[in-house]
Amino acid sequence: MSSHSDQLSAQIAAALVELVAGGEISISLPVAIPLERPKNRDHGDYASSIALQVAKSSGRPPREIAELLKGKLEKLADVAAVDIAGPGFINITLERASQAEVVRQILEAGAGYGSSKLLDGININLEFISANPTGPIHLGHTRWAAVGDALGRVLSAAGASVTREFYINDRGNQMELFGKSLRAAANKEETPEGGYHGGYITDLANQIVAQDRAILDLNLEEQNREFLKRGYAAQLADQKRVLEEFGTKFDNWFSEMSLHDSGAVTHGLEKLRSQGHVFEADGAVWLRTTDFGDDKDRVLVKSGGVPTYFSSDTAYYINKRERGFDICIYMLGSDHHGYVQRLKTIAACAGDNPEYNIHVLIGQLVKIMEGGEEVKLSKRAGTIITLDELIEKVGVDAARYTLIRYPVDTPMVMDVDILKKHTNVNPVYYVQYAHARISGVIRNADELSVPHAVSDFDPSLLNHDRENELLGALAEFPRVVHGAADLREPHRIARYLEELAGVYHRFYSDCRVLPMGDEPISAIHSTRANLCMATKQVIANGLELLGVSAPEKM
RNA sequence: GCGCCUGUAGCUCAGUCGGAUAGAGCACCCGCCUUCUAAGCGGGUUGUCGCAGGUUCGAUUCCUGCCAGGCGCACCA
Repeated sequence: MSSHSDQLSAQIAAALVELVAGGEISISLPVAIPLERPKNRDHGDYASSIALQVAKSSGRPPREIAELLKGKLEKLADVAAVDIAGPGFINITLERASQAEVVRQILEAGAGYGSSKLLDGININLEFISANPTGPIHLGHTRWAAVGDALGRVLSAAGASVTREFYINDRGNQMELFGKSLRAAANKEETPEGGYHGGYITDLANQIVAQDRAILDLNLEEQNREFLKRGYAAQLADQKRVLEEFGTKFDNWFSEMSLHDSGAVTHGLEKLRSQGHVFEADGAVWLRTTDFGDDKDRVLVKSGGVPTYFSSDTAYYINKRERGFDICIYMLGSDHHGYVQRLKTIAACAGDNPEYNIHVLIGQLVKIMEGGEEVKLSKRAGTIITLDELIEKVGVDAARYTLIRYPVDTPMVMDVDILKKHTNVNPVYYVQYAHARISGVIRNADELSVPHAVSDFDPSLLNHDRENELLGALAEFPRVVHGAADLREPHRIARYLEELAGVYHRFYSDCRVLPMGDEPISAIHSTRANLCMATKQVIANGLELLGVSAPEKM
């Protein structure tokens, strides 16, 4: 399926080629044809600045080039008018009937409308959250829980085969401390130095004891091990539960420990060694990351023989690639941004192309406001906001939507008081309301027996300005999904939906869809009902990409 | 000291590959429910796009420097 914009771009490109072939102009052909939907409706349905761009290489004024293109474009069947404005903008107005065909396309494609082949056949590993299994999923993870999941959906819509992976950091000092903290809590002892605080530790410790009192009879070392094992299992299960409730599902929960147990770490080390970037110094094993622009070389195996966390990461990356993933996407918090260069270096050291095979997204932190004040979060003091609490306060839809609608590289503030309000302050309701409103119209259409099969759709009847705006917005959806996938920016979907919802609400207030009173049912009612159904489909598709529900009633 | 991110209306923020008069929502004022959901629509008010240079037909967008804020720079994980 190709949208109007794709078609037009291709047609303009073809027109340029013809002009060059016909000797009318001499230019260097551009790589891409700029085409946008002008904000100002007087500038037509689509506008291109192509003439301005190629003017220089042709040595002729942009308006002259624009005139030549106009001559070609005007002859196209779908084009109603071509105007040249300002320094040489080409403003194109489409035939209404042709533009209205998008409704038929949408209704025929259904849930598939908006998908593309951009990433067809590409295997993507999408890793996000990757929390320690030592506590609940909290605010620090939620941005990725929402955005990561949405990005997965968007990439799939673009044709990629996506595996969502949660890397369980179940190895190392933090885990040991977790076990010791639980044991201490169960025995009413003081939390060990640097250990885990918070009510959930006490609760969890008591719960473990309640299930098996005998655990307290074990010796200290055995107790530490048992509390670690059972606490780990409980936390992991809890993380899975709450993420599922939040609508975020993982295809694979990958244990760091298993990476060591399976020999993948040793294997990764061998692979790097064979690539020639491993050396030994001061009794430790190093990766010469400075070969690829890192500021210093990194230790893989400490002088005591213990592998570092970095060695897990290198092994993990190599493991992902050997499992057949073409692109590995990592989503990290801004406090890990120093890691970006190192991850890229891993790819380079493994002989991959760091610009293609690895993609690291950095998410800035989320602050939370309640009662007009910032809620200070401290794991140490035990004041964390868990994902459970967030869901309870504002609901899954509002939380997900708000987290997704901002680009991840800007810090964001979530105001709980605003999110609790079911008003327009919270854009998720604006979008969902449009969907519910349309659902109501369709229900009424059925009740009034207004036919609304695709065959009842007559594009030539759509000539109201509001109808045109709506058609134009609907036609944009595939382009938006394409862009969101390409740039890894799911927030574009949310922004588009807000725009589309606005266009629909304006259409709704200006254009009556169903017959009033005893007005006879006619083709315009059926046609507008189709337009409504197409809009409903697109909003539903968009919300689905965000993992937000599309209610039939509100 | 080095590195990453950010700076756009009173507030929270969009702004695609450099395009036309820089946009939404909130807040404030005024209108619209005797017919499809008023969680809606219409109108009004709001700008040194952090600052200074550069690139060019054109810069909020690209480049350089500076200022301000956030976050990092381990044989921790």
